[in-house]
Amino acid sequence: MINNYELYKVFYWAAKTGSLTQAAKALYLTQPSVSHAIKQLEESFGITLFYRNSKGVELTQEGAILYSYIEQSQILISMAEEKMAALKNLDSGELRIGGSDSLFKHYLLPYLEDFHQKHRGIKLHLSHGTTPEVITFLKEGRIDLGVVRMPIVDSQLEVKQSFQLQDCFVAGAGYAELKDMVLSMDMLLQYPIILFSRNSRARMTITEIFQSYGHTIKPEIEVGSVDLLIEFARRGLGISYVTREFVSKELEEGSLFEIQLDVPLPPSHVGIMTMRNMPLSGAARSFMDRVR
Amino acid sequence: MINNYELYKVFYWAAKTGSLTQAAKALYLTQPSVSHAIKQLEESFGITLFYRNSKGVELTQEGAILYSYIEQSQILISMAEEKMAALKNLDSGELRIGGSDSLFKHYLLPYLEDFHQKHRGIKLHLSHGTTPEVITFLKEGRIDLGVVRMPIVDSQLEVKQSFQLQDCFVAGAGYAELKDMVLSMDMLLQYPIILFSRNSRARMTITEIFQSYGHTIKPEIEVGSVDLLIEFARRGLGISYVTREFVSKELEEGSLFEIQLDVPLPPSHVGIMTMRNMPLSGAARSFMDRVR
DNA sequence: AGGAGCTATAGACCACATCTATGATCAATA
DNA sequence: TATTGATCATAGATGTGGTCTATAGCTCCT
Repeated sequence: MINNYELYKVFYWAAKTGSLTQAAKALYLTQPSVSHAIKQLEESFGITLFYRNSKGVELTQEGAILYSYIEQSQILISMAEEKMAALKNLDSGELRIGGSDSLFKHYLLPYLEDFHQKHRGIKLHLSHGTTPEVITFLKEGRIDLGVVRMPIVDSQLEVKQSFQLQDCFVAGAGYAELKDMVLSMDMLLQYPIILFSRNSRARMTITEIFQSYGHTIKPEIEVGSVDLLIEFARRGLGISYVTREFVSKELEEGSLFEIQLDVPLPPSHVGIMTMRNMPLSGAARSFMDRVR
Repeated sequence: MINNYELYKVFYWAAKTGSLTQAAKALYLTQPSVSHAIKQLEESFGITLFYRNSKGVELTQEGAILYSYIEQSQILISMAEEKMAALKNLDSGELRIGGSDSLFKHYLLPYLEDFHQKHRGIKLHLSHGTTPEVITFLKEGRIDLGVVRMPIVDSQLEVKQSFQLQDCFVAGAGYAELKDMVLSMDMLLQYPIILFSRNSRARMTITEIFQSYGHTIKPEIEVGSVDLLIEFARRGLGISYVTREFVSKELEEGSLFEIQLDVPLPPSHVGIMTMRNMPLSGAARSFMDRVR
């Protein structure tokens, strides 16, 4: 019918202000343009929409009916534009992140707090899972970005290297005799080892490292969370393999100390994954910039 | 923000069909035009609205939010256009007519029935009142047209002359002796006269006519409706001054007969009034054409 | 009578919406 | 693995129509 919705905007303002001149001002147009626009509408409907008089214009019966629809329509568009501006400003929206519990707690938490503080209107959705689960979330579009340990090899994903983490062996007061020693792998394996039970990247990595030196690392205890890994070590149940950055508090206060090995343990990196060639939401982009 | 609402129409179809190509077909555009339109929206919002892939496009989170508003907006516009088409076709709308009871009943009724039959969707509003009341209704915009006796002199009104009516004196069986006589005014005034009580144009006219011949007509009985005027005459209570066309049934069946006077009574006309220089609704225009 | 509003009309102009043609990418074929 | 047939993106040309200026016509108010 009408192939130029701009005409409705003009109609809306003309009806709202009761004046073509006022409508023109509101729309940054000239009065003849508005007059012409209204005429086009009237001609294509075959219906007179306004009574014209020397004080301005007034809706006819039929014009009033049209207005009742168009008004709602225009209000929705205004709301849409406001919403888009809010999304752009990060005053609104949502940010969905996937990752492991420990990374959320020990690494992402300050960024999340900071981001939430800056952008109160943005809802945070955190999904925790193992690395493969997080990748699935990402591919299913259930999260905007995933935070996991590198390396990730998946052509569909784009991974940005972020923080460097250093895994290490730590023990508590019960093993104080090891504090100033430099241990070999052989020696270390004499002690009870506590490892993370789930198929985590850290677990796979340490197993491979020991294997490359001809050793097999077999844990005495397997636990299901990083917190337990720390707690068990503190209580002297064995030597835990943890990420140094996650136990910085305990190392400082002395409730744990790091075991020095005679071979280097390679550092690992935290990567932030996104879908390759998929546009990021404003919130996700902003968050990534912040974490870097 | 967006200064071309056409873009929203394009966005709506692109989102709805999930394909720029399909949207282009729906809008009778080419695919590059649609692509360009979406890009404009995205650039002016600074927000990516669609994921593009080889099967088509898919809304992003933010695009989906925009769509929730725009969809409603577009639906309202479609409804508006349908409504306008219905008003134009006279499948919908309303027709508000003002007039006197007697004109509605004895004169307009068949037209109203016919119009209602043809245009079932149009609501009829009938307001009855005296001629000055009807004029007021018209000026207040409460009716679309008024049907009253001519002449009307009012520069704001446009009056189209319609049917001609002839007022006359009628009597019932009780005055059978007058049936084949031609009476003078003097003679007529010997009999009890029944006139309409309200300040109707007919009452004023007949008073003036008698005055112009040097007589004064004073009713024995005054009644408040044309129906009573007829009924009182039938029952022999006197001679009623009525519009001939309103008693055609009684004249035919013989329950009333017309008194012949030796002076002519001037005919009167029914006029259809509208506001001068005010556009008429489609329904009103159509009705007027029908009545002519 | 004059002025200050308002809307309507006429005619000119140039931005921009749309087009055609082509490229790039992907997926499902042969 | 090459091919075909989809998709969307890009570039450049084109001409329509939205917008402008200027002016007229009208009504109301001083």
